[in-house]
Amino acid sequence: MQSFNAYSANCPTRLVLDRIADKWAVLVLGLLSNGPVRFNQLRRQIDGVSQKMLSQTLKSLERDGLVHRKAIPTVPVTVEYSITPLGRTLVETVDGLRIWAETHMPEVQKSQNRYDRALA
Amino acid sequence: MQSFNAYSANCPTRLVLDRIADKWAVLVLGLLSNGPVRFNQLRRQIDGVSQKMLSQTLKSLERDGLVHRKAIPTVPVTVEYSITPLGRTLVETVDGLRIWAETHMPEVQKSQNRYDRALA
DNA sequence: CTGAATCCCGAGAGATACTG
DNA sequence: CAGTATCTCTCGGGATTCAG
Repeated sequence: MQSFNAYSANCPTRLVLDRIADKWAVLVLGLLSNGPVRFNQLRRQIDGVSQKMLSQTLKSLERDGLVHRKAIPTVPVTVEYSITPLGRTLVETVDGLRIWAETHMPEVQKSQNRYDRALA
Repeated sequence: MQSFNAYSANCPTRLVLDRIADKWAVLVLGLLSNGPVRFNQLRRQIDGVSQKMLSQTLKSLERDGLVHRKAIPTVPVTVEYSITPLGRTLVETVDGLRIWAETHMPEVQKSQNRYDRALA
């Protein structure tokens, strides 16, 4: 558990946490894990995302090697995004958190209710 | 993979992600997993945390049932924080991310370097 | 010692308009 | 269709001060 004993901007665990802390990034990876999708398709499927945020998110995911960008030279140009093998391993890992969430969230909410009632 | 197909503030996975997105929360849980610690001990061990953030973090962790708060009526009062069994299961889950990070971060960085060089 | 309350500030998100 | 550019503004974090 050494990684937790000190905060460091270079801590690899921290970097991954920051990555999946990004709401849009996780949603994009999840959608792409079902197959390639084009930009505006993603935009429509992810409710509430702005062009700017989607663009930023995709760019950084591509930079990290988690997503592949393929521009098809049609007129007008179409761009297809797909998940990489590396990205897929991350999705699988995040799935562990999903399991935890589904298993333990009821308990967390019970605790929250207890806590809130104790205040009132 | 249903949970990823739409953004919802009530998505349990999202709630957990938001929780561990909190830098201080993860560090606190990591430290407490080694045994109970008092407030100012935590403050000293976590470099760069402010009183405000530590206080907020501990309060919300207690609310979620991840951390237990025990006030000892000395003068002045001392407060001892410890991790709960529930909190321990979360730490173990986050450990999966640590493994991923240590395994795949070199690959991510290689991708980033490639990407950045391609621009220059 | 363990917090709560207040003020202050900058990073980051949204909206809008424009381009290849 | 797939972005970029700019502008604004909010919200969350830091510093400081006060309290039990």
